[in-house]
Amino acid sequence: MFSLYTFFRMQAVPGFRCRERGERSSHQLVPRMVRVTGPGSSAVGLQGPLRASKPPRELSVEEQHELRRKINSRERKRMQDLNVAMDSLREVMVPYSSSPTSVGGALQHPYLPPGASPTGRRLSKISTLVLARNYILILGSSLQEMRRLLGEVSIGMGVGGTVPRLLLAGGWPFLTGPGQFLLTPPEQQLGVAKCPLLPQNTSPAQEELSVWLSSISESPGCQCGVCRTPRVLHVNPATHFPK
DNA sequence: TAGGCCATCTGGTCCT
DNA sequence: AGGACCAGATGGCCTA
Repeated sequence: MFSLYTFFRMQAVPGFRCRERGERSSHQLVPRMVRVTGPGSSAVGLQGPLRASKPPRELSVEEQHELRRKINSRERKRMQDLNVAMDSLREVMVPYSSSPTSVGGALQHPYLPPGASPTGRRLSKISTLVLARNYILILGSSLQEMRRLLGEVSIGMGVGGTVPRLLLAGGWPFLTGPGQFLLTPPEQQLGVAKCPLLPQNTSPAQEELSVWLSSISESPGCQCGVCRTPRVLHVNPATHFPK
């Protein structure tokens, strides 16, 4: 049953999909009427030409349509840009999600959330984001493990030993596949980074190394191979999500 | 056919 | 005022 109130709660809704996805002709902007149901739709009221409450300025129907077109176009552009960014993220992530391992008899991709299997289909947005997060966490863990091993190696080599700076020269570890990483890209020869922050003519002991590592972690400006090593801090990474 | 994923429209809010 | 961002709503496409 329609009361006058529900009648004026009629609103224009989208959903004109009579053409290819993403393609709409201008006539599709003509709103159609549908009933607003329930309190969940409180965010929406009268839209389009029927909107009656507090118009900031009197607009003709044509002006309102034009304004709507502009706003819709901006929003479409925004979402398309977001999708472009998502695609570029997929390009990075997909290679690392394509080597499943057998977990309990079932194939599981190491960086994918359980249940998400890249079977040739495009990664969904949510899978891409979860995959990226896991990937980043794994990279962070790898980096911390590298630093720990580095400390042990420097101790093992003694005070007069050579500091394995080469191990530090690559910045991020290069992953050649899930669970495998190189310290530098294969085509790049290792070399001691020319870094003003790098200790010169010394063979630091572990404490010195630790101090040095922490100092380079906090030095913002230098772009040398060492200092490009990003700080990875994920002490009990917070898993709360706003909203 | 149900459910997942997605694109789009839309109004509200915040920021510049 | 206008733009960016967000969330709700809707309908289309695809797959199990």
